[in-house]
Amino acid sequence: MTLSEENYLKALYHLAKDAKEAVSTNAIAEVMETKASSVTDMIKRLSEKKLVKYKRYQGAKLTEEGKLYAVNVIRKHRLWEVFLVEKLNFSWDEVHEVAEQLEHIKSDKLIEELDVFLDYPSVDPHGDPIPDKHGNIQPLPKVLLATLKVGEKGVCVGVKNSSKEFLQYLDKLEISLGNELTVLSKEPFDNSVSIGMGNTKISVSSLTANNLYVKKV
Amino acid sequence: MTLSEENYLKALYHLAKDAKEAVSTNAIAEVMETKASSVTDMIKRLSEKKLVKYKRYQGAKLTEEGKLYAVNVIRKHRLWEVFLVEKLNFSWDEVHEVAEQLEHIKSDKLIEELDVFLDYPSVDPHGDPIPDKHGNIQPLPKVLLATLKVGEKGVCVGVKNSSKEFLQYLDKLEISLGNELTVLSKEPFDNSVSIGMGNTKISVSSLTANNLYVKKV
DNA sequence: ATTAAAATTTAGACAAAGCTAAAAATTTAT
DNA sequence: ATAAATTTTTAGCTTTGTCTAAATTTTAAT
Ligand SMILES: [Mn+2]
Ligand SMILES: [Mn+2]
Ligand SMILES: [Mn+2]
Ligand SMILES: [Mn+2]
Repeated sequence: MTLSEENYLKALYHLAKDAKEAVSTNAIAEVMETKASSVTDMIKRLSEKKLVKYKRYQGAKLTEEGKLYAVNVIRKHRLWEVFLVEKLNFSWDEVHEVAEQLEHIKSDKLIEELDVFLDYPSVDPHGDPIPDKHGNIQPLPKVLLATLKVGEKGVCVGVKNSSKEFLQYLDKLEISLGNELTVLSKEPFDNSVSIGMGNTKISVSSLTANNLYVKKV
Repeated sequence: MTLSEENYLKALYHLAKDAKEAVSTNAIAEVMETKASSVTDMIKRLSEKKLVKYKRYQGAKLTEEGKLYAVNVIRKHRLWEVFLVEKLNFSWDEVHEVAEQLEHIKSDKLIEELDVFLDYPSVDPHGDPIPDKHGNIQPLPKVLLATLKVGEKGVCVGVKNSSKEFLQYLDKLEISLGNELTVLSKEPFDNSVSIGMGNTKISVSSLTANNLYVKKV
């Protein structure tokens, strides 16, 4: 499997996660930052290899084999992200690009030993679960901050949007995973949320509250 | 720079190390396990990029810029080999293939932090020196076991041939880097060398003695 | 000094992965 | 039910890196 094929499988996986139906050519083209015609070519190749189910004009869908392959790449990506943060002093907004490269290194021993070395982490620096070596993913109970009612408490456990911009903004607000917060009030006008954290009190926009996962406590 | 270009630069560097003259197309083709015609194409591309000096039918030679690039890839290769052995329980005969992949990961921070994490190692698991970030290589004083005279002592510090077969053979003989040995006798008939190591005494072939580096003590 | 052999380069093809422009199918709007 | 708009596919071209076969240059042998 080539690097490019692996990236398409990953994209297919992430796009199909919620939607159960086949994924459209354009949707893939958008996340892959490429042209629809290129997507059609690649989907045909992956279909030849039985990793994707494809009917002309009807979109694409991972087969079980394709899904397993995709999950394995995601496992590598997330383990490397943990390594970069825990061992090499990377911050959570710096790891993604490097992990995008490292996830394509081919060596079973490498990834198993990395898992041992990191002491079997269950989530990556963005709170995303790390699939085990069989491709099983432990889903953690988490909800968006925006869904908490006034008075409820939660611990930050993940981000939905893990763009550099959002992560750096959270850093500026001193919001880190593990922090406990309380919803003090919600503003009906713009859906902003006022939260208490430690002994500070801040207000975050609706957009922010809809991209930060918490675990209710 | 592509992965393939980087591999050619590395090959050029290793081939030109001893020989000061230009490297022949066939010599490159051999180590790259490819055809001479492919080498000609690539050398032209690298020449366009000013990384290689090239005159038709006259072989190729790295420019200063090309040499620096090559040394940097070698630095990455060797640091990753140290990581694999020291942190991930790889043995010295398992690291090369994986390091061949890891050496192409592009991230300055990654390699600098890896160097810090490993505490600035000076040699890789095969005793080869690790260039510093400026491309300087500290040459260690080492000689082939075959050059020691009867009665002389040495510490194993490296291998000239680092093929899996040779490394595994050394493992079987329980010869590791750091071991001290004494030359007990040399057999004129086949140039084999009898050595004492700890409280054992073994005889190694001329070929072996010509591929094991020691530091005289 | 020719000729033969070996090394090197060129020409032409191919696969992967991308692109643009045009054609075809599907979806949406009237 | 047509027509218009959108989506998707096809056709043809490009680049990287490889190959084989043929041509060229260099080196070695008579
Ligand atoms: Mn990531
Ligand atoms: Mn992540
Ligand atoms: Mn190596
Ligand atoms: Mn090595």
